[in-house]
Amino acid sequence: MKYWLLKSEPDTFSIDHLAQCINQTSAWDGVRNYQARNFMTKDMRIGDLGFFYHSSTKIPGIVGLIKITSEALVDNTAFDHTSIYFDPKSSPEKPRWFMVEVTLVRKFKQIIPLNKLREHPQLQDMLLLKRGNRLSITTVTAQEFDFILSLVE
DNA sequence: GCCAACGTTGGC
DNA sequence: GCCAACGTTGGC
Repeated sequence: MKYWLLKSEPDTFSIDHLAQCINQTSAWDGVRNYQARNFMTKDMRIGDLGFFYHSSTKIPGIVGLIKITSEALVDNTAFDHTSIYFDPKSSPEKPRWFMVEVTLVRKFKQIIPLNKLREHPQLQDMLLLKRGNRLSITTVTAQEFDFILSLVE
């Protein structure tokens, strides 16, 4: 079992949006980065757990826990001319982009802000905290995962 | 809104 | 295959 951190801009898709979805489950679509895609197609497994992270907002941070509940699926938003995720280089015959489905496990009572995460030496090597990190999906070690959960009330 | 850091594109 | 130019991310 692997652990993940998935970023989303809450104005676009927040943990509250996920909570309102049927079965609290949604496709994690719109990923347009090869490294993040490869994580989904090669390394993610059904049952893996991940943190839901809010980025590009007043207080960025981890807001809850989600579970991967599908294998990698073709991201059909790439074929949709009206979608902001449209990519003419992806086609149903030769899809370039994929997604997984995620299910809400729990929303934390309080956000764990990015600046709080940075205070813990236990997390000093966390990929999220590395300078210049922009990847929307990153791996989290078991140690980091357990430690972060221990911060949750 | 600024800007550092990084990814992608395309000319050569 | 190199690399400059450009676009995007995302914290501040």
